[in-house]
Amino acid sequence: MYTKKMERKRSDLIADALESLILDGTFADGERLDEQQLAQRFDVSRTPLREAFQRLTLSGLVEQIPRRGVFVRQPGPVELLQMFEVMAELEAVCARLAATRISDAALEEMHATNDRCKAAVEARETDVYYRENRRFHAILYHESGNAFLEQECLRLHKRLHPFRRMQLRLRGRLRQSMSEHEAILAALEDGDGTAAAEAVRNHVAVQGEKFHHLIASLKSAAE
Amino acid sequence: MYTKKMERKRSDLIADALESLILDGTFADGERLDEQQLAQRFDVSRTPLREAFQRLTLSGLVEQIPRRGVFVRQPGPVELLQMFEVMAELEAVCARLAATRISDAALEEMHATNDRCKAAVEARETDVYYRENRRFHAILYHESGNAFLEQECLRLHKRLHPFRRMQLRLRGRLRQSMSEHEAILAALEDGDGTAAAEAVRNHVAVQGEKFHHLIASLKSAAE
DNA sequence: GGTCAACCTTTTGTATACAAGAACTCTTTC
DNA sequence: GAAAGAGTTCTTGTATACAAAAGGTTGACC
Repeated sequence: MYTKKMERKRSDLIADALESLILDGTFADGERLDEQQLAQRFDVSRTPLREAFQRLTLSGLVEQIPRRGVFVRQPGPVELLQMFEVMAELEAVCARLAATRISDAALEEMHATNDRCKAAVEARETDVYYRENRRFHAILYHESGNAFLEQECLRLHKRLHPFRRMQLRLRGRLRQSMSEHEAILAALEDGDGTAAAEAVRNHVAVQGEKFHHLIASLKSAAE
Repeated sequence: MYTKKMERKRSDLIADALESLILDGTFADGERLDEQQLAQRFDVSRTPLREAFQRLTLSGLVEQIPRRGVFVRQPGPVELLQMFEVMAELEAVCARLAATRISDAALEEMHATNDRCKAAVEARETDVYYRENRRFHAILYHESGNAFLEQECLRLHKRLHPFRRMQLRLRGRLRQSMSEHEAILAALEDGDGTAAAEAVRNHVAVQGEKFHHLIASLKSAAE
């Protein structure tokens, strides 16, 4: 794994910036990203911008229509639910594989991470919560022993992050989430792959459901 | 779904061409792709080439090291096995979901496709075999009812295609594969998600194993 | 003779210039 | 008055020119 810090090029930095802007909702769905305008805004030429666009296209955040331009493509409720479903299944696979492969050190680390996570929930430190929660899942991915699976999970997890954020609004969800983490840990400690997979699938899938409810309530409130 | 034929730009065509060259093994692992040289070869400037490189980078076929260049990144045996493992799990999920959702028309289509596939095997028409086999799996993905899952499966399937090809060398593998397809169909017809998932997982996982054996035999033969 | 440093070459990254296609408008015709 | 078509303008796609950094080479010094 390359942890070596290599100077990143401007186009990569721009891609990250645009990604944040899109995920933050600064750009609405279907909105066209103007090359010239953004070039001025970032004080670069169109070249690095176009490179950034390509990265975003491959990430699925924008759609590039030849000779027309690039348009932001915010996933709708249906697509999001489908993405959560896939995330749940991928993580379930990780859990099943990890149940027999996980090291004691990693288990210990997951416990510690979850403790920090719980503390963050009580203290209402959302940033810490996110970091530790992410770490909890990242360890699970890694302990699957399948580096490719790990990468795919990290990719999707990152993509879903902004939408997971919405759950914060739901009362009591975080505390429930913590107990689900503990169920996962228990299954992993037992080396029970089936139980671990089921626990993880449930943990992630419920996020999709909660999200669904949230959308529904927002919609009815708007009408 | 966009089936609209839109004129593709040169950089896309070049990306496809390079992809084929890499997957065909024309470029060895670790080899550097020379921008100027390839620009001359394709009779374009460096600009579309660099765009193509980006696409390949995101597909995982090449690695781009800043200020150094792009290098082809052929997956090693370990990584390939991991990719097959993920493919097996993703397809298993498709099967589980499809078992309850699949339409009669789609089931019929899968039967027909499998029949054409079998005929192609007997007639040793490998091109037809590939097309029909691909179609068989594509229908399965689609009938999962999860468009995002479908896309991810198609992506990985495409990426693994050149390596699946190696199985042709294994005597009797194709006929076995056909009977596995029939087991999958039977489970789908029963609406038994668990059985369908198991059948699919086995069908794909065995490809990884076969591949593993093949690699081992090639290695020992080389020594 | 070996090692380190400066220079030179090669290659990547970015800017700008140019070409071609799409959209918009204004005009003309039915 | 509406619709169709030609011309203009704006935007994307590609080529070229320029800048900066990495690697190799040569020369000098220890």
